[in-house]
Amino acid sequence: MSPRKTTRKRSIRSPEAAPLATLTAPVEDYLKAIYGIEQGGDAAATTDIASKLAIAAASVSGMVRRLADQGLVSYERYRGVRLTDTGRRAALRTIRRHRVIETYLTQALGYPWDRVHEEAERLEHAVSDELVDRMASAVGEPATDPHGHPIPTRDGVIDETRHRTLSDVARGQRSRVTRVSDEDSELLRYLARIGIRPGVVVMLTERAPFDGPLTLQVGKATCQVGPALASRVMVELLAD
Amino acid sequence: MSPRKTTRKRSIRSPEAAPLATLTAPVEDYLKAIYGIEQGGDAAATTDIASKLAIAAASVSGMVRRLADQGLVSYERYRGVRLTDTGRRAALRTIRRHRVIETYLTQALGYPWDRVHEEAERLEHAVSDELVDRMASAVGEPATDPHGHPIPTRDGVIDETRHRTLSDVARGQRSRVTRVSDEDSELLRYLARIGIRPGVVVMLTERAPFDGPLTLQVGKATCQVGPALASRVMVELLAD
DNA sequence: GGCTAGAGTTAGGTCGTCCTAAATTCGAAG
DNA sequence: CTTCGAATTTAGGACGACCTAACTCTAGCC
Repeated sequence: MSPRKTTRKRSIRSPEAAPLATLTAPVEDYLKAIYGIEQGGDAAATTDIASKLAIAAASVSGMVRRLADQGLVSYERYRGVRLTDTGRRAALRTIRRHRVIETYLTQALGYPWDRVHEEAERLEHAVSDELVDRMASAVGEPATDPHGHPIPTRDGVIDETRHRTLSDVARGQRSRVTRVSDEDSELLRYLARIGIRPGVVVMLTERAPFDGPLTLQVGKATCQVGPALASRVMVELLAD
Repeated sequence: MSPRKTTRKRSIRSPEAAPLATLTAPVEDYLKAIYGIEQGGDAAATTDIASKLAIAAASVSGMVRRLADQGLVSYERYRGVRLTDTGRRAALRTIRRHRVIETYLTQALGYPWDRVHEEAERLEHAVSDELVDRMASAVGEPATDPHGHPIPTRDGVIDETRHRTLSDVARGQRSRVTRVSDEDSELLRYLARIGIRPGVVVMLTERAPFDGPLTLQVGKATCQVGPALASRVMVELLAD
């Protein structure tokens, strides 16, 4: 589970890329959640899915069975869930929608980055592929969303590079922010205030012991951030 | 039921304009349908709602009861349905969403006018008020959608002028197209081809008897259209 | 190797939205 | 004023997505 820095792209092209039936909003949400959890390497556990979706674990058991019936996941009882190729394709389509929408809203409609997630969360289930493509092309086929997350291509290719978080950075190390977690809008407002956003270079000057605050140099300013924040900021290390 | 030409605006402001609870997509669809049918003057009949929504009549009976429980419609058994003030407000909000979305898609994203209806039909249930307002302002607070239908304002005021259709126009009469029916995309493509769109002036030069075809002068071109098409094109008469 | 905490599943229930089939009501025409 | 067809409602069912409560499995520890 340690974040390695291996850039790998993943294609989802299956021999016959079936048109992918229309899925309900809850189904799309489950697939997204499972995709996210599986990125950790292991099969997605029932409780993890439940907590990510803020749903009772019992409900997940039931739904997972339905997902398996539809061929979107494979699972054995008590053993967790994995997306099938079809399931992964569907998940990536939804993720593409979400991220294209977020990008479009900020670039074309002046939405602040802390409020696009919520809106995209609803719209991702309603937009057509054509609309997503038009939005993407209107903002120049972006590779990442406003929070730095990679946008899958039309045919399901996504950059799955794992990134370090600020918590993993050593003292005295310079790094460039690549992504920030997008779900907590209060966090996003705070990050904006202290100048942390994708692309920005930060220098970690101090680390208090016992998981204490980190001292950062962001541009000309200095700030201290707690571990909860640091673990939600992804970076790539820079050579000095 | 004859189309009169009385321009009237209608405000939905009730003494206390309650925030209007979040409604499900089917509920919003029912309210829109009922609003449309009520424009004919009478209470909305079960079968009319059913056919407009392509749903069994029995299902409508059940849903109407639930709408009444929520205070969105009033009805007596066997007597049809009417929107309450709350219901009308909700209907107009959905209609505003739909029409703003249609306008935005054509103006900002280059959608052809025959494909926006479908897309708006899904998006209208997912967009926030903020997004609708941003879209409206991005395309200059339009008063009508691409098909000429009036867009309700934020606070539920809509131009409810009834218009004549082309079928009602007398021979030799000039008129200006105000609206065209937006649900049939094949019709819309055809109308575009023969140059009929809101704002265009047409001259009715000939009427075949027995509900036969009409001969129209559209710009420099002449064309013949059947009564099915004529009844879906709304116009205002012009003084010669 | 057996026990137990916590993860996971099953059982049984609710709600919203739809269905078909059967019964009822309305209104118009004889 | 009765009768008949169309409109409407009721009855009974299905399905998807959730819930709580109760049971079962797994894995790690003594």
